[in-house]
Amino acid sequence: MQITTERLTTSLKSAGMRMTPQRAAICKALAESEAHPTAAMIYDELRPQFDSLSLATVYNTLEALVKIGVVNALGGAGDGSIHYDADTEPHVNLACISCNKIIDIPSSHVQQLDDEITSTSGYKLLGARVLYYGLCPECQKKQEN
Amino acid sequence: MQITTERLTTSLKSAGMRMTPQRAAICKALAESEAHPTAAMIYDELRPQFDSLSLATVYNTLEALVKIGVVNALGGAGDGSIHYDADTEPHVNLACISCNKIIDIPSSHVQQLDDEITSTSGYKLLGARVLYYGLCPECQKKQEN
DNA sequence: TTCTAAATTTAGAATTATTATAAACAATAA
DNA sequence: TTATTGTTTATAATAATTCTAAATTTAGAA
Repeated sequence: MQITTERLTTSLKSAGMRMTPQRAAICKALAESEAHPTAAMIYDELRPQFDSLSLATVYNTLEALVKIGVVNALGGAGDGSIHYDADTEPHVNLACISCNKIIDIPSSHVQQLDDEITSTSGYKLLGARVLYYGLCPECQKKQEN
Repeated sequence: MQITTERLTTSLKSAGMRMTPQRAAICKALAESEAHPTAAMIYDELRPQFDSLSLATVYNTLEALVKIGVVNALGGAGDGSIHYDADTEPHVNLACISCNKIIDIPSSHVQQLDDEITSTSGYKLLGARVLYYGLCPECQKKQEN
């Protein structure tokens, strides 16, 4: 599914938050990224456009999006930092513990799993993550040398 | 599946590492815990027995177990810390973002998912985690007040 | 048992991601 | 305009984890 910037910005607005140039840019960067970026990655990407941007603003905006439920916070990619994912549909993340990239891979079973947990857990569910980790083909080759 | 202390200690030995009282105690604490403990939790549990135990030793031992592949490192439980799980069979973790407890729940689909990813990813897989997060029944009640 | 070399533990310092704080700034509404 | 509230910013504080170097322990040989 294609994630739109508008989905994120309208979510913030309907949660009673004002739209600012910084927040709009953070939503856009996140929605258009394939890289499951960290706060620092978004900050670095936007810094050229917003000379005075603060990391705190990036964290605050991401935290708000997570709280609303339109963004998932993904830990455990091998680096010590949180990656953000604007795709909240059930899907599988595949992380390389060497280069720390995270990609999505399609799965025909993950939706059934999601239905099962949703109906049986007894929790008020706020999000999920399915993460597999290992060495990507490129890093496997590098390691052989 | 029941996790045995021996599985962890023999793994360390066959990886060429020496067995020490500290390492044995860390393996035992992890194997016998239901709580998906953090390094700090293991440290606190063992401190009474090992007066001079260092957190660095706990981290080193856990890191070795993760590298060998007999323990999984689970991030993203809502606190900022890594939880460790000696059960490496595919299963679902359910985390409460309020009290930060992690429990296992049974699932009839997670094994199929695991087979699918293992055969299609192209990665050299080292571990996996399936995490759902939300509010446990107790914390839901507390939040209503 | 004693000796030796290598591995391990330890205490504390360093690092790093994230959160908190308070002052400056911007936007909204009366 | 003015008051009010929300937001951004720079910086300080916090906390989990890793690093470092010295002291200790281990396994095995003598």
